[in-house]
Amino acid sequence: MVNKLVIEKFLNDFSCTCKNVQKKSFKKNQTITTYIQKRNQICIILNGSADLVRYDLNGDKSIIEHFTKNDIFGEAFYIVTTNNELSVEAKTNCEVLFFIYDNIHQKCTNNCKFHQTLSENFSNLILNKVMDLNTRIEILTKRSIREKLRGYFNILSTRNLNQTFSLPFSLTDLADYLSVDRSAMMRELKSLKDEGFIKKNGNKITLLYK
Amino acid sequence: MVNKLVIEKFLNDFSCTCKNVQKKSFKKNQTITTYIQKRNQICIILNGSADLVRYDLNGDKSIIEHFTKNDIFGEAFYIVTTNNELSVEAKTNCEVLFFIYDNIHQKCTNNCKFHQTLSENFSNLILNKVMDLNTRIEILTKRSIREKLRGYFNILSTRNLNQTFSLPFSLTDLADYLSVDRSAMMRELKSLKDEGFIKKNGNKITLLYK
DNA sequence: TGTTTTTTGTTGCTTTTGCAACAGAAAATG
DNA sequence: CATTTTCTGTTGCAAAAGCAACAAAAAACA
Repeated sequence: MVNKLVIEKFLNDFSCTCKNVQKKSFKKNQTITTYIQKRNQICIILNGSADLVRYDLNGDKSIIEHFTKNDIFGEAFYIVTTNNELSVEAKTNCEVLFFIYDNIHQKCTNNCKFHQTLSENFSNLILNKVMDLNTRIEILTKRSIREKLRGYFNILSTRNLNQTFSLPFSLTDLADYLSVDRSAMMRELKSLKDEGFIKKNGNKITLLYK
Repeated sequence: MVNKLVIEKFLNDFSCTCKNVQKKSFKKNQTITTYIQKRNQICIILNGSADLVRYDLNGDKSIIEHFTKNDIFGEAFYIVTTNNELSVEAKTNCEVLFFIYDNIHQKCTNNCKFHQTLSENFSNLILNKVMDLNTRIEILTKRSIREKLRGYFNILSTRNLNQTFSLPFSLTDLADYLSVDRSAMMRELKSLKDEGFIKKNGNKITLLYK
């Protein structure tokens, strides 16, 4: 099992003397980075939260990913096409580490301790990301809104070791995460309640089915 | 940019004397592995192809991922829930490398060269996987079959540096990859043709729009 | 604390998608 | 190379999902 605590501890202790890793602060609604597929850049969010948003040719915006503490992102993970623009926007004030993928496994000239630890933990960081992405795909491949909701609720319930759990974001954002129309999702949520599959109280959900 | 050729070369030269990495052969339709979240296992397919399939509680089967040469997969990438069973089935005869994630970065007692190279290239292998997964999510988040098709065709066209490209799998599998009903997809494909957005000849597609 | 903005909850109507079923073409198999 | 299996292409109909719009509740903000 990948140890999340180890990663968290090491990121908390950030203090890098080399110029290969940089820390920057952002205010709410600022653009953290735009994916341009030139720099092979990778970012780790140390605190706060941010969204990866896509603007398509019509100017329509949609949220692709939501990042919180210790999440890793960046253009290095994307094959950037010309059909839309990807950028990461701060949802709250936040601090972010920036570095270039190709430099990770290179030794710093000043033997920077943090940089070395980053190199050692990098696989773990990405592995966590792969798991998150697989989870998302697992849910997105379900064919109906009902199945998406149930699939996602199952995962949250398993993670929380409890039939009751809180949604990690608003219902509006949930619809976006599941990639469905919000009103249609609300309708389905209502049927799930009416048919006795779930109980809902604010953003707390309880599963009533096996 | 991650160098696919380097990875390919190194996998071609597989010869590991340690018992941490094992190579096994499979016949078409054999089960390569089942995800049970106990071993933290990782696999690399050296040749042939395989599918990651999910059987849900009703026994319905669906294809989650399709693996070909040099793809990496395994239970280490998944949070396994009790609601369905994941297994990888050989689509053709194939050869697969098996190892345990936790052992990758450990030095072999017999200083196995391959094992060392695996460790060095591991980040690259996963990075490629992350890019594939992000591509898939990019497509799955599109709201209509038409947008999914166009999004996917754009990616194939960009990758091929050409308005014309071959589909990497059958139309039946394409519907599965986009996670939509096959007949509905065929209908949409027909309209795209009729409306002059694409040309289709067997499994070759040409984009006629910008 | 009063005001503005965002989120929730709901509905009627339209469009899209899925389902079931079938026939012909193509591919795989023994 | 004859036969079985898979894949393609198509359709009518039913069900699900999207869209637009609005009011009430909650949250953010100044």
